[in-house]
Amino acid sequence: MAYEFSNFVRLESLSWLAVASDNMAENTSDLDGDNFDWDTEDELEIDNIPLSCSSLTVPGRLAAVGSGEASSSGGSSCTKIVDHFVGMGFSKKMVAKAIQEHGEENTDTILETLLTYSALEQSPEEEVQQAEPDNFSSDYDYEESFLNDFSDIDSSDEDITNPTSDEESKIMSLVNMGYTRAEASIAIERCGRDCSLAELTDFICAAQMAKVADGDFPLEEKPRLNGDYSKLKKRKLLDSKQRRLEKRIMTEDDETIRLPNPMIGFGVPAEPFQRVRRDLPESAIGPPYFYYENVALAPKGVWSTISRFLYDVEPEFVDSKYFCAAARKRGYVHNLPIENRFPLLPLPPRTIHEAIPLTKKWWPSWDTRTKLNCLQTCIGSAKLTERIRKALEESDGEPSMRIQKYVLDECRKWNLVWVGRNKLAPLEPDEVEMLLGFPRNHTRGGGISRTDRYKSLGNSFQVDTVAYHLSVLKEMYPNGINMLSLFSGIGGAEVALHRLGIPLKNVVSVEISEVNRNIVRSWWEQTNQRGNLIDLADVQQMNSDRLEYYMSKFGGFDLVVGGSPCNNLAGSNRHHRDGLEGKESSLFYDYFRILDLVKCIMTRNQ
DNA sequence: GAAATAATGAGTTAGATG
DNA sequence: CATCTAACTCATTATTTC
Repeated sequence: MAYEFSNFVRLESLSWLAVASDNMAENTSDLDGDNFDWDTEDELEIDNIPLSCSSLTVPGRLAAVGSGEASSSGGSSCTKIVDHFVGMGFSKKMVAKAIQEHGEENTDTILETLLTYSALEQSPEEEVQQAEPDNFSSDYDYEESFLNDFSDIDSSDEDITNPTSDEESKIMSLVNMGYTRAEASIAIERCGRDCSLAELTDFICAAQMAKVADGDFPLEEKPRLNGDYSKLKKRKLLDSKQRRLEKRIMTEDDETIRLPNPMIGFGVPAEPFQRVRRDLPESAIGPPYFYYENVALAPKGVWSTISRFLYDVEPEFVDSKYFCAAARKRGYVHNLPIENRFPLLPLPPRTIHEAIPLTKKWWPSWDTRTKLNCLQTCIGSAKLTERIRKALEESDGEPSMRIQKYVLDECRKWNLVWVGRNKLAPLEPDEVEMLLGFPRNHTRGGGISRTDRYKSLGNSFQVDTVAYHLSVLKEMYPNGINMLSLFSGIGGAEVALHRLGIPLKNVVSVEISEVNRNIVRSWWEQTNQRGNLIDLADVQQMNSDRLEYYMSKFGGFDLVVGGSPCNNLAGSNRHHRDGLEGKESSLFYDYFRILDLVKCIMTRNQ
């Protein structure tokens, strides 16, 4: 836990803490409130509590986001809700019971409960008692229910961290029954590895029937305080597992968030099983909407810290290879609705050959790549491609397996493409622009060097991926949005919104690099934007006074976007991969600080 | 002095193997 | 369950070139 300790020391020294404290002087309840991390044996963890001035909500309460009938209003018709779920194929009796237990307001919770009932009916010998969600809908016994939750969460964690051949045989069985492999693996991920085949098929059928994939894609980390779904998951604690579990708790620090496989987040276009609804902690719900991004493969504990600060919202991990011809594994924490997303058009090329057709002519059959690896900030050297060319020319015809292996390893490491006989080359800057979804020459000109183009592009969003997530804003803000864009870079979020056809009314963009600010400014002017672009340099200079100034001028921000520096998190960094406390990556805390200030001001002015 | 160039592994995870 | 292999990663630094 030395890591967490350094975390604490660093936080103490952060100047924003004083600001945050000033703004929340009246609110000390946070210390035992919904941001508290109970799940640790280490008391130092307490020092790492995100101090949020906007988290005045009652712990453990959830609010539904997205589904219209869940939005509040005690006056909604109970009958309508019953019909709604009966229409999904649940029995009236079951629906009535679920509503009786949870009230009619939170349809997400009701749906979860119904799915659990369905699963439990398939296996009556299970410990229904423990799964009966009798207690956790009330606030007053929140703590008790959470403690009950604890063992359960870890039990599911245990299941998942010990993959067995049992899982594979179940997948095979399901595949033989006509389901796809993806359906099978997701069902197992949803229901737990020791789930019966009947339950698995039931889950898949229910998902198809209701046209609600519902998949929790549980991050296999404890879902913190918003762990409603975990409460509803299988309770199959066997004594032997219990013992192993205890051993595990003693020996391991379970701070890691597990990445989904396949890395499709809550869903990507053209893939089955989109999760169309989720529960957000009440303190996470906007306004404003927020959207945070960083590398998925960060050092251990980073994502759980990020999630904890960002109101315990479960990160959405997505690989952009599902959107374009290059991989880009990223985590996104946001409070946007996730139903009715749509992709940016035209759909970008999805394979290397489609993206860069000229390479097809020279592509050897033994290079089986169809997708590029992550586009980074540096390119392979000419010396390297020359070495490869010489190595290939020594053999006439098909090169030896050893040579093939060497060449392919270098191709993958440096994202090389075939541009001639035995001739490999790194991507051109405009090819990187295209792969990332930016307009041609977006980063060209304006005094930027070629080297810096690679760097700026390598640090950017993949526009199609981000646009897919932001697309839900289009029908919500037909007249446009006001956006606060932190760590804007070359304006990936701005480009995404513009390509979605969402008017940009006022954009406050904060970006430390002057060449990047010039790129965004230049793009803004060339695309005939009618709104205002205000560009600032330093997020650390952003304080409550300045925020209040802009917000009173614009009427608040609808969206706060930011991808804070990854260089201390990224695997490519050989020198200073220091985690979230690294020199640049610790600017994440400024993202949180500023977002929380915006939330404060918006709440106060409401 | 800016820009280009080239060399520089570790950390983590998934899967296979024994 | 221990151990191995394979794969991948929004980068930094020193040096040379212009």
